[in-house]
Amino acid sequence: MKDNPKRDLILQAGSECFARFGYEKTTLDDIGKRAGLNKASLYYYFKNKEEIFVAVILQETQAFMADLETKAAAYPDIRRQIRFYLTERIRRYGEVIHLTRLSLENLRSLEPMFEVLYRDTKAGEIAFLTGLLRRASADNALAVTEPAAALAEHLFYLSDALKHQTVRKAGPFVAGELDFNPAIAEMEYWLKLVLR
Amino acid sequence: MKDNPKRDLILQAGSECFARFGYEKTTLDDIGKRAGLNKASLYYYFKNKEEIFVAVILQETQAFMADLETKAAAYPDIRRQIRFYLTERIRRYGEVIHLTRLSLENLRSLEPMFEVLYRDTKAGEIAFLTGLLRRASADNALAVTEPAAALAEHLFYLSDALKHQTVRKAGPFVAGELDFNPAIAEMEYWLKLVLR
DNA sequence: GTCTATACTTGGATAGAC
DNA sequence: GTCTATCCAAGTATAGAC
Repeated sequence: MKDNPKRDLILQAGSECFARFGYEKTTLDDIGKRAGLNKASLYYYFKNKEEIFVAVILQETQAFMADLETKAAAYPDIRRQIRFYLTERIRRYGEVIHLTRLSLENLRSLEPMFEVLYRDTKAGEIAFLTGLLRRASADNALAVTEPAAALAEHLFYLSDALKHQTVRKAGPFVAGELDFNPAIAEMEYWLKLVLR
Repeated sequence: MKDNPKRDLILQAGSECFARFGYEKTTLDDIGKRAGLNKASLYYYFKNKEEIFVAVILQETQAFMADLETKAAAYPDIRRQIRFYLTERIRRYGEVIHLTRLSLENLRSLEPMFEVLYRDTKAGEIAFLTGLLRRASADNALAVTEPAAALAEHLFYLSDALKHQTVRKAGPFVAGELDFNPAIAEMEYWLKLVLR
């Protein structure tokens, strides 16, 4: 966010460790050593381990979203752009969980902090999706008459709900093997009803 | 080794954990839970965490060697069989270190226990290599006049020395990124001098 | 054989010196 | 800002009940 090179160094170190060891297996010493700092110094920049993790995920999610918008825009068909965008963001959620090997227990305990991340990225996502829907509307590709902004909210809400439903339906076991394909299939089903 | 199903269960659990988390990041609780035992019970079957690790590596090395002998035998050319066998066992060593993410510090501390493993597998390896060299000699593929058994000892010794040299040359940093290709290239260079 | 209880070590986090 | 010292919880390892 701000121009803070030391903080960015910690985030970089954290990113590498979390991807390599997973959230639970990464120690503050791992991150500190990689960033060339005593582990106690990390607390000057972050409140705790969770906050480092969420900051890492936030940074990567923003990069992912920017990339996703570019990739979606590359499709010639506006319907495909919308479909791609809304399903890929579900897949991405699964990837983050898999990569950082979050247990469901841990995932649930981190949920409140993910809410912060969610608020920070939501506005940008809705804006992009609204733009896509406006274009779809101009191309007469929408099967519903709702304003683009309102429809964007609905689709975004749906995409998030399906995403979280996968976690909720899972038993109290490991989260590394969650299957997000049913959620993606559901997303595509509802999209077919909205797009002409 | 012996017919001990509970012990094998622990080794299986250990193998999965070490491959997934690496040696240092694996806890006895991880292994115990996976094997359906209290972590204290592991001490009935093994002296400590290191011994579990070495037993896992021993088991996998034996399986790897059996597989390697089969694969080497599949090559039509006896020179290629010998070359394949002697270079692949160096590559395998690198793979074990990479997979279990041993730090050099840890690797060096485990070295004494690896010596035990080494003695247990050495005789079988030398025997197999001696057989290959006898065939090479019969096919007039050897450029040296030494007896096959003696040459096998030399080549085996060389292969091991090159393998360890890679670790020794590395600085005091992580071992996950060790490059064994120079060692393999050296092995191939010396082999060319021995094989016609 | 497997467990509970416990000693000792390492990881997460805070307080305070510089 | 960064470090040392320190607290408490979790991990390694042992002792001993059953």
